Amino acid sequence: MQITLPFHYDFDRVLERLSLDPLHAVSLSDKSIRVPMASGNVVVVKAAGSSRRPVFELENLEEGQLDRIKDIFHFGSSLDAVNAHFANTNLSALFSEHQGTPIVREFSLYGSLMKSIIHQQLNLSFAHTLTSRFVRTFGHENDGVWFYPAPETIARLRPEDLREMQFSTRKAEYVIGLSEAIASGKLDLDRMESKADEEVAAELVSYRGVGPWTAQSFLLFGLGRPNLFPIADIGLQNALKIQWQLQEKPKAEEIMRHLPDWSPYLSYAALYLWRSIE
DNA sequence: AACCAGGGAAGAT
DNA sequence: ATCTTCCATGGT
Repeated sequence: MQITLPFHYDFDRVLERLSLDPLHAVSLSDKSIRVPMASGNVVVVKAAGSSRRPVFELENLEEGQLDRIKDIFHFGSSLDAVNAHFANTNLSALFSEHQGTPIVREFSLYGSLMKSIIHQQLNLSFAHTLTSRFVRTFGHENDGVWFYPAPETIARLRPEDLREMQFSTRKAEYVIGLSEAIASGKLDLDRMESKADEEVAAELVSYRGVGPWTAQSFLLFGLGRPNLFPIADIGLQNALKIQWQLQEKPKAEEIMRHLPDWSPYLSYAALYLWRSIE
């Protein structure tokens, strides 16, 4: 089927960012991406218009999956309110630069959580290598795209199995421990969809390996929430150092002074700052 | 070679 | 409660 958006939408920027993750099946020449769906099929989202007149061709869409696709890609509403909000802030230039770039949700909540843990304290290059190795070893490929493994699969592993692919012992324990909690039903990620940010964060942080940064990343990219700014993130600190032309990375208190100005769209500030150094 | 990286747990005040 | 140290690994 085909859908047309009645507002500006920069799919080129979306694909550019998604293509940074080697697990994503992006075709820049084709302006398309293959999306692994929870039910096992793969939906192809392909740009058929322009950023000014966005039209998308959705292939292999199954019954009831349109809402999920619209949710993932933020096809449901424009970013006019976001842009208007930042027009009078110290990030106005940044927002002008990235106009029409939405937050695109991770395709799997479990994948989002695993990816955040694997990415902790690692440079992006190695983090992507490690995540890719994790999925290609324990997940499965279908219709040209990789699916994250089932939590049950990872719950059965021993830390040594992950150490072989250069996980640290701790990271292996975190990943397996959370997968156990999810597989047993104790931790239900789907149920997070209807909970408030603070409630989600409080529950996730109670698990070993999940701190504020990981909980915020899950809320931002996994659930697509609009008002998170992971203050501990080195990338954001470096981006702000450049943005503000500082000699050193700004300290947490310095950054926090600006958060009220950027709220309730902190996630967009974070996204565009990340984009500014990628 | 030394320092850094899309942090977090454990230990020490 | 808050501050400091240690963890493990590849990148630059």
